[in-house]
Amino acid sequence: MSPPNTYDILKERGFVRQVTDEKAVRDSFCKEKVTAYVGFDPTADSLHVGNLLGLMALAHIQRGGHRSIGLIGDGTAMIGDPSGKTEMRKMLSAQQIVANGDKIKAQIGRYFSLEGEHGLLIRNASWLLGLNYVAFLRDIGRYFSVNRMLTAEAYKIRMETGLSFMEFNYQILQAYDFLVLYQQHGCTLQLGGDDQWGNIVAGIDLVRRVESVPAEGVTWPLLTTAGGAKMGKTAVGAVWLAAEKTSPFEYYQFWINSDDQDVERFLAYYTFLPMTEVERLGRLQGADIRQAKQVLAFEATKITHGEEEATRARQASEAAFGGGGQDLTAIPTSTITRHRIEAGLLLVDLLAETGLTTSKGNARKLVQQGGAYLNDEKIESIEATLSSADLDNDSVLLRAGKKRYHRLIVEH
RNA sequence: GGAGAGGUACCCGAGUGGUCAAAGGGAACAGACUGUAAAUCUGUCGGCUCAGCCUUCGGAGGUUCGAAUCCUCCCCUCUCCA
Repeated sequence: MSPPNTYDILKERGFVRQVTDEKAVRDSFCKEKVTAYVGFDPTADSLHVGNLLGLMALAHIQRGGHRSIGLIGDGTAMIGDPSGKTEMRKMLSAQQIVANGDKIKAQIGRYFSLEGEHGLLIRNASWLLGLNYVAFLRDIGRYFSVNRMLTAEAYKIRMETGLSFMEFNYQILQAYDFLVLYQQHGCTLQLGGDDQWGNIVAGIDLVRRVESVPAEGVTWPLLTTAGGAKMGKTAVGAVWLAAEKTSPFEYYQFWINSDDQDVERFLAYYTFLPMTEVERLGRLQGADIRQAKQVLAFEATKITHGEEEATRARQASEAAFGGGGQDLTAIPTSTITRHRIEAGLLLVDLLAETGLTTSKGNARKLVQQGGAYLNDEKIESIEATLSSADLDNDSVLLRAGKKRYHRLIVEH
């Protein structure tokens, strides 16, 4: 029996929402080495959970023996926000975009190999920034029909709220990316979120018109959690893939706190476990679903942060929530001087300082509502201070609500 | 460029001189119940040195004992016309 078709793997795991020509895509994965790409916008100095689907899709494609291209959209991002920015700010943000691109580049390499012939990382600034406007209009612009673009679903919404000429051109630039990737690397497949459908199709049309070859596109569904929230948003903000921005422990906690209804989907999307195992875990009922969540959290953390960090995060999680194990070292930690403790330090101040609450006022409210804990003892008063007697092995454990922990270690 | 409608807290959205730190909804946070889930109920939801004070209703001035509310100028968004 031949190895499973890469397209079927993607489809089975839920990555396919729309596809231009299903048979053509499946056949090409059978017959040849396919080159596929996904774009990533360098709008922050780290990718986040919302970008994971693209990374996982590329990883599956590479595992199937094909070639994956991660495209950093530093050229498209360079156009930036047009609203009344000065020259200098534009220059600054250009530097920022480059810096972001550098950081993101390192992250992408964790999900699929960028070594050798099966993985590439490319930045579109390399061809977009040097474009000559008139030449571009003559060579590429002539293939686009404004009439047709205006009827696109993606623009319909924007026709009501306003669409600048710059934004209108975005699709053309992205289509051009696809053409360049075809010409330089033989790329014939683009994947993206379902909101990218219009842009992907525009690229396919351009490749066909210029090069007379068929290209294909696949979109994955736009994910929300069962609660309807945008994927990867928490109280603290986005869940980042960079350990400096979201620690492996917090990352692990994000996944283990998934809604029951999301667990099976997430296992398919965000782990490499075989589907038989995903389905088995998805069948668990009631409190047993926690086992599935532990697997999800561990596997997802392993992919992003490595097995060692995933193990530490799991141990810390079990120590904090399950009562078992004592290894709390993966919990977010900061240090404090003995001198400050001896001088009398209000716990409310500490809660705010460690980031467990956003302000002292919130810390006070938290204590008044009975949601603040010191070493798992409820903090009863907003006047309470930290004393040396609270130290256990030179450390104390602060907790806000049921789930958020912070460890303080005395500095010598 | 002309005419009109608007800009209110994380989002939506009430509020036309004092009773407004500003209704209501959503989101979020805490508590109860649970399974580190959901649903439900209760509370909180600008900041602070918190029974008090400070800073908010696009921006800057002004009128008034008192302004999110009235006046002037400016900025921005949308709709229609050119």
